[in-house]
Amino acid sequence: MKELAKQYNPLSVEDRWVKRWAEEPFTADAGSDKPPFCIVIPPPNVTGNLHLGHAFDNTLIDTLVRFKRMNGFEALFQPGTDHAGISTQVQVERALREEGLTRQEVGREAFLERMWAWKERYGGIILSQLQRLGISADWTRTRFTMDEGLSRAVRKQFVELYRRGLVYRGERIVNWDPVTQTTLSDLEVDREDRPGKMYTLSYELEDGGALQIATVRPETIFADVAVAVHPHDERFTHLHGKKARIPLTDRWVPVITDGAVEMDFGTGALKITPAHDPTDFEIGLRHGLPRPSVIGLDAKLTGEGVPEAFRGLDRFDARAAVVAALQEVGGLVGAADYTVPVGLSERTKVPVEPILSTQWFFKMGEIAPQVLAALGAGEMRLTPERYLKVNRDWLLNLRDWNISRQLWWGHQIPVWYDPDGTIVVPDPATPDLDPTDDPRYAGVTLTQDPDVFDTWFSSNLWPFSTLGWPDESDPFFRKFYPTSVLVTGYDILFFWVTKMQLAGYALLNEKPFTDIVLHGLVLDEQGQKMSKSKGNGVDPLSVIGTFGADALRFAMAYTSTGGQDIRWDERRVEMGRNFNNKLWNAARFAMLNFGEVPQTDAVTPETLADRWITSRLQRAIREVTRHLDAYDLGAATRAAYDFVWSEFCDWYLEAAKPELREGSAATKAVLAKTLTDILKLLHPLVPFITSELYEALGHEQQLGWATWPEADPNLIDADAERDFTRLQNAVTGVRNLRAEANLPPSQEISVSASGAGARTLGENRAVFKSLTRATLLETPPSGASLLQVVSELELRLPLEGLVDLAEWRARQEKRLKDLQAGRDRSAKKLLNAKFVENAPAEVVREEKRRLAEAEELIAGLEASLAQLA
RNA sequence: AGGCGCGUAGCUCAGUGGGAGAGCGCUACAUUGACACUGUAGAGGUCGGCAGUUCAAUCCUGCCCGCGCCUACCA
Repeated sequence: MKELAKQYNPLSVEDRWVKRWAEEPFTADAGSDKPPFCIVIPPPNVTGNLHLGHAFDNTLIDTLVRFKRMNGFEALFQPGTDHAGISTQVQVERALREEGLTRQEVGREAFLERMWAWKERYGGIILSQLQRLGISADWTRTRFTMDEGLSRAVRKQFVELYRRGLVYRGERIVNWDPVTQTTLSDLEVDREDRPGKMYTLSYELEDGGALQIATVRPETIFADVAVAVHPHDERFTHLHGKKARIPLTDRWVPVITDGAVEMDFGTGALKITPAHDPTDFEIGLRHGLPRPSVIGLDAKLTGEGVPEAFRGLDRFDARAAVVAALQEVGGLVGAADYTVPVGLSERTKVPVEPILSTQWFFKMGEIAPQVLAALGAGEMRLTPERYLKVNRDWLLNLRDWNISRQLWWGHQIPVWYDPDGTIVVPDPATPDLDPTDDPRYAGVTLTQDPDVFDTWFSSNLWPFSTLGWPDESDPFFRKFYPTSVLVTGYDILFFWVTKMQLAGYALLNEKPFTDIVLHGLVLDEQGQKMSKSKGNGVDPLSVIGTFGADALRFAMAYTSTGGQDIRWDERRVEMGRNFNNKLWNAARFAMLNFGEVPQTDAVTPETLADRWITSRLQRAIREVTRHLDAYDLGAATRAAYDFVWSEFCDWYLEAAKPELREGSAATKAVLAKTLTDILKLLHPLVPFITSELYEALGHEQQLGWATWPEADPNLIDADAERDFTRLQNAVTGVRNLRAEANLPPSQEISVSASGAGARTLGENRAVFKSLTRATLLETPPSGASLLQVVSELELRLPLEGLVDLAEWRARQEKRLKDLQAGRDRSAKKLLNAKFVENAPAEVVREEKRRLAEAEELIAGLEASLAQLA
């Protein structure tokens, strides 16, 4: 048997297993008889880098998958990446710009070649980083949203939704990012409050006088088509239907009434600019107003309505210029400091410009009822449960989703236009056939829509597109769909989880997953969100480099509780590293004692310690399994940690030493069995070290494929647990006595024991001595002695002179006082008739036991103090 | 504005209707074999505040204070 290093070195061990798991991945067998268990990875950006959020997510997923794999399931951890339209294209365009080129200059085809080259070059990085984390994904099945099969899925989705009238092309106000020159969905826009001004402008009225309106965007007045007031606002009743003149122009617009106007806000009068504001767009629709636009795609003022002086100005420069001009003509009544909510592009952080544009939209709301019904029926469950309400709220408030993007990287929209602009979409029976290849359109000039789909319009299919859909006969699709669990951060609930739900029901009439486990975010030490711009991110790979991936995984699992955010704290990782070292050394100790590794098939614990640890092991197996089944990885980790460190290492290994010194085969077998089960219990959490130790114990098959332990109720031994607790109390009592009597640990001492627990000590003299360096006397010492009273035991240590009696007395008196206080509380409680009547019998019994114990301890202590007096 | 979450030891956090726990830190001691990434013995909390329900509240309810997150068409 190979001897282990004195200190665990995770790096060399982990490297070996990383290679092995990459070369021979944990493949899933679609033809297996075992029940399926499948989790799809939340696809990271193909050219991205691993951050702590990924590490957290993947630790949780991998722990569940490894557990289920050992626990009798055919487990598939489906990996892959998405193409991350905007951010990937932005990266390549940036590289292009360094060559002094733009994508337009390069042309679509050549640009896409560069995109693919970029993807080939950087696309593998994040996957290898995930491998470094030790995840047991089936790497033979890695998928990418732009793979052929997944692209077919996207096309099938679009054609099908179009057939059902669920996607349409329309002119709407959309969010325009002037930097990347594309539209964004509402969810790609971050709201932020910024200091700004609220301007009050004066609009001249046709009958003389003026109407004051409030705005934060005076530069848009040139696109005004009306002024609106609330229909019930009596201040303005006389103005209904009158005309007002837009300052700096000769245009007169009507005063209209609309309920959307807030009477209490601003001046109560609102300028209506349908082409540059979503609310105004809606009001414009209701009143049949025109919608002239004055801001171009470059965010500069443009159009006939704009006076010459302002044309070509950037929107923010234009604002200043317009304000100055207004001031000159007396059109500006005031400008007050005001906090303005602005929408920022999530990607470029530039204020988005609401513009009028023709885009493809998906009417998600029409499918929502199916999903809501499924949630109501419990077909899908959320953990923590409170997110059910959030999930519902999102489904109830869905707005049409802008799915087109003015990008080149992505799935080009499968829509063609003939010269008249008629829309041509592939036939639902042959979704993969381009209309340009369709004989029915022979001779017609068709031009494909240049836009691509939003990335989420492909990742919403992820749980089934990765399994082979639209080929519904794919064995993996048949075996593993619907998937079992979806694990992701709660911040993704709305833009990914709900979209997958909608897609699942819309296209397959089936849920995409059964359980939705939401975890929190990893925050920095200050409790702030980590972000690239703040530069407060922690690099998981450098953490792995110093502590090992197991330590990081341990920290992540240990801290995860009920969807709560976790604040980054390196001490947690140190805790993991220390734990691994402890485990390593426990195994090392065990192996130093084994000649040959003992049989662990039929183990019969005989000694008290063996019976105790075997019993405790059953409880630990039960606990850990229960928590993992409930997706409570934090509780599972804590239970395993406590058992391994505080029971197995602190007590069992110490208590087993005398037997092991004698070479007891029975104890070796118990030790081997317990250690083996511990490795199994810990494997989903810390796969590297456990695999290594399991192999060192001589197993040929790797631990990841081993069978999960099962708790045997027959091995739960209440007597052994009671007796071992007595032993622990006695040992702690003696150690305390030694410390308080200032006797050095090396000094041999003798103690006597009396009371209910004395018999147990008598039966376990060797163990007692090994744990305390104290010899158990047959009879109480005749001379003066110190008395230590613990539950069920009185321990006497003969006085040997060197004890500071005053100090000892003081401690004992303090303890006596505490005990008396406890006794009085119990006594008072038991005298309370209502308590005795109403409290459960068990609680009353416990209270009586406490009272009796306190009295016993008090009596002992008092006797001891009297003796010293 | 609405919704959700959080406030427990010096720090970071678990936890429960029936005398509060962990890791780190702190104090003292130990060091010839599993482990200093260690062991042993300790110190240290009016469980944010007030009120209510209950035989019993850190836990349930209400209000208040503080912090965070998400949503929202008040220009």
